[in-house]
Amino acid sequence: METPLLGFEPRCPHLFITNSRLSSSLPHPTLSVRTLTATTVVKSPATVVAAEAPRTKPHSKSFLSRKSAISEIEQSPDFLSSLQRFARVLKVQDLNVILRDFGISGRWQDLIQLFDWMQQHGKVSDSTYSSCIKFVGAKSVSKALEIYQSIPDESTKTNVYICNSVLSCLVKNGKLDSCIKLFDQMKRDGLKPDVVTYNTLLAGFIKVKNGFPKAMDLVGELPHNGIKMDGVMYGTVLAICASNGRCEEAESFIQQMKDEGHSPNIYHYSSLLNSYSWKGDYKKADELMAEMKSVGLVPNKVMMTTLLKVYIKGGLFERSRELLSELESAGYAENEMPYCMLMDGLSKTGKLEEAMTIFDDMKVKGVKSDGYANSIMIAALCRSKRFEEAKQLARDSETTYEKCDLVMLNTMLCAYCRAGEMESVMRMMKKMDEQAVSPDYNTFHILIKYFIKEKLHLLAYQTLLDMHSKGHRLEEELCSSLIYHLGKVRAHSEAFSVYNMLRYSKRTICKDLHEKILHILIHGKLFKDAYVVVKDNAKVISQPTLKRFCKAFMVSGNINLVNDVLKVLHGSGYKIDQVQFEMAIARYISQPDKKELLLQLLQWMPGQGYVVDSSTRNLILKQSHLFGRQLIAEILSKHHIVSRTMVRSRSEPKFSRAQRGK
DNA sequence: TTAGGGTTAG
Repeated sequence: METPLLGFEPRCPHLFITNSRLSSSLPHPTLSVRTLTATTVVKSPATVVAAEAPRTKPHSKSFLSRKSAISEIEQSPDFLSSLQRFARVLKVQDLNVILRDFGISGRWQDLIQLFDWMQQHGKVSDSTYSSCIKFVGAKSVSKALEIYQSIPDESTKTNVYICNSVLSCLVKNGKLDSCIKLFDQMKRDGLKPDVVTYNTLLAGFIKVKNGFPKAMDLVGELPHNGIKMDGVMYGTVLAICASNGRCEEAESFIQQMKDEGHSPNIYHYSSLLNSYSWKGDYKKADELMAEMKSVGLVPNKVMMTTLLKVYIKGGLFERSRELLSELESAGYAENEMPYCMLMDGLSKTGKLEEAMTIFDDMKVKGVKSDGYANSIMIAALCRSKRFEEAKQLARDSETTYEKCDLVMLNTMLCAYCRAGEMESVMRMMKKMDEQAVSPDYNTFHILIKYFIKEKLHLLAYQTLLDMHSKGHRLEEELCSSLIYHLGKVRAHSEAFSVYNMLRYSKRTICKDLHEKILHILIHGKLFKDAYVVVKDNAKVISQPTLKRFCKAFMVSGNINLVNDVLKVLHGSGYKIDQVQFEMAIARYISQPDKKELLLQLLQWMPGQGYVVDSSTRNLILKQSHLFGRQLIAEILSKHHIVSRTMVRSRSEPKFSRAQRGK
């Protein structure tokens, strides 16, 4: 509740005094500053001054009674009954004031109740919706959307304030895609987006990976809508540049804003500086600091810390240490962040010992830590394969810090896995569960690798299924390793399921993997699945493996698919040999009810340049009474003709080569 | 008469 007051006071202290004076003149004895702030802060200063400066214009009776009704309702333990009493006095805007007060003070249930009441009594305005959606959206996006969808009037649904409120709540909840979709729909329905709308959407791209091009598309739309960028939007756009490492674009936006008469503030400069940190461009960073000082801006703690980041990324460790000392003397290093950055930078460039010195130093100085420093050192020790020390530090962290975030938990988990501490691994998993921290891609990855190492292959498989069902991308190397191990323990269909998950996650996969799974499937006698793999990937599978598949299928595969398999193999450029035809034909002969299939095969062969050899031919002739003598004779004679032309064509080139030789 | 942004660490 302090926030609005603090934000309010320094700007217009006189107003605050006026308010205090006003409070004594109000009828309600328990009226507090809290309520006053909440109610007056939403008015434009002009309104407040005009309405509340007693000397220039006394308040009307109705104004005062509405004021007191508002504060009474806000403070009533049973606000609905107070609301009933004042129902006739209060205007929609008064109810909106109460609604916002509930929102600011986190009275969510009351807010919903009030909103329902307002709807029932037909006392809603556009601002009711925009405020309500804003506050409700902070807690539940779906409820906010529900409110938006329930708006009966179509033109209200495209009110720019209401739309901005809805869009903002989607962005703040990380639902950028649905936000953009809804935005397009709103435009089709008649929304005229303004600078706030675009800025709301742009803000969604700040922390999004690869959000830069999409953000630039939006910026490109601005001129078509007659919208000019303002200082706020430049701030957003610069933050997007910075978080995507686009320093050139950031420079050009800074230039553009200067050309348009805006003066960059410390935030604009900070983003530009941050964009230099990607490549560690300390030269430009130094120039920037100089420019900033020349226009009278004083670098703050964040800016200095960002500069430190640039130096570290640029590998200037001596200067980094100096800057860290400066931060210390300026009182900007009272928490662990700058130390963390330096330790991380050092350890990632192989300077583990120097990182440890900083770490010890930090402890000696009594720098406040939330566990980040430990986490960084655990990761650093793991990188250097010093697992015992990593494990020990993880233990220390567990006892020292009660709260852990996902990254810390992952780091500790990793240390325990690498050190082979099963009990601790399980404890970490339980901890995650208890703290309701949902595992991310890294968690799954660490666990699966560990389970494989411990030969808990089926557990690894289950974990991978879990990972997949949670929508995480699957990494090929990990899957490939799991497939290999599942194959080894004869979990053939599990191996195939991993292969399929990888394959259907729409990525091109290494061709060796098709071959690998094919061997496993053949080994597991899963011929139908093997056939599917061959059908889709025959061109990238080696000839010996195809041969192995073909032989195995001819012997034990589903007889109804034998011809299909041969056709697919042939279609891929694989040359089927006599032995394989003989196997297929022998199988058909042993199963005379499949005579149609045999006839189809025999009829297909000559057209592709295949003929039966003499032993197979004899085999067929011996049993030809089963298949129709006449038909068999006709087909075999066709094979004979083809075989003669084949012999001729094989000998001809030899002959001509010999002739050319002469 | 209501909606928007911004800088730092693993």
